Amino acid sequence: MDYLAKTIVEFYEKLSSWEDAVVRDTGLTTAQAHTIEIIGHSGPIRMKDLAHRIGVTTGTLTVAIDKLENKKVLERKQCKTDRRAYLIELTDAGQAYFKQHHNFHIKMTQEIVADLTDDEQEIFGRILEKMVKKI
Amino acid sequence: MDYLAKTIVEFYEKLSSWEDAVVRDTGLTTAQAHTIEIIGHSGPIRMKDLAHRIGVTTGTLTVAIDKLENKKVLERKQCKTDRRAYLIELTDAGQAYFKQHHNFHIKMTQEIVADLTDDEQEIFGRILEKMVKKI
DNA sequence: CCATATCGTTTGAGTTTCAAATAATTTGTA
DNA sequence: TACAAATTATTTGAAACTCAAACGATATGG
Repeated sequence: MDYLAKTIVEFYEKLSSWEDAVVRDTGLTTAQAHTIEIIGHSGPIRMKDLAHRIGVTTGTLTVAIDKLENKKVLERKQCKTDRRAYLIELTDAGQAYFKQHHNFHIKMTQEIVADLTDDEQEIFGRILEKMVKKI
Repeated sequence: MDYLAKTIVEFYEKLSSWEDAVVRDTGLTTAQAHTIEIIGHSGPIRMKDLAHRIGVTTGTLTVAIDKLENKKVLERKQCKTDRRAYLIELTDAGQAYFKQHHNFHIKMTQEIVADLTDDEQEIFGRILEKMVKKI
């Protein structure tokens, strides 16, 4: 178990630094990339919900969204059913960034499993899925 | 490949939030816990090397180490072969924190693989190891 | 209609970060 | 040896990020 734990931690850290290196090249911070990824997956989302998903206060998010809006990767749209609230949406540029980042994940996955046999890939995927559901 | 990529990302995110939640309860930030973990694994290490491992400048690290030294989890010791340099070492309290965190990783691993058969665990470990080496 | 709750922003203080300047020491070279 | 250049860590000043609390605008429920 000790060795397996060590391997999992190593796996995690390597993914982490890989991701960091790639994101840094795009001119966004990892936090900003993460924000775009969440919106990309969720679709239009309120400040409050987004803040909760990211794990920051709404005050913090206001500033963060200001910056991303300046960078033209997302925009605030008035929520039609609640005039206090905004829906945060990705712009075309934001969508493009999201897709590019998604492609990176695909490519990363390909590289990671390149040395595995088809059987191993299948088994690995199945086990990982089982574990993710468990967590 | 698409689905496997998604599963890997999910796995990563779940580990990440699990780790965050646990670390937050200890009164240290995730960055501080990460610093302790690196030193715990590396043993006494120079500011410059530690900064490189963490991915910050030495100026940033100076401040960070000041705080951790105040918290008595590590200390600066003069390097005997180079009087410009320090070796950063964990104190007993720092070692205890490191061990506690290591135990968390073990426990986390146990929970993660609990639903797998012995065979699956073995296969998973072997595949993961292969991948880590590849990355 | 009005008290209360909710949504997002602003504010003020503290933290974190970096690049650049600095002091101490080591290294390389003549 | 002597001394210029490089290296190690710290300090400094500015910018970015964070939170809790206060705030204005709007919604909700009696």
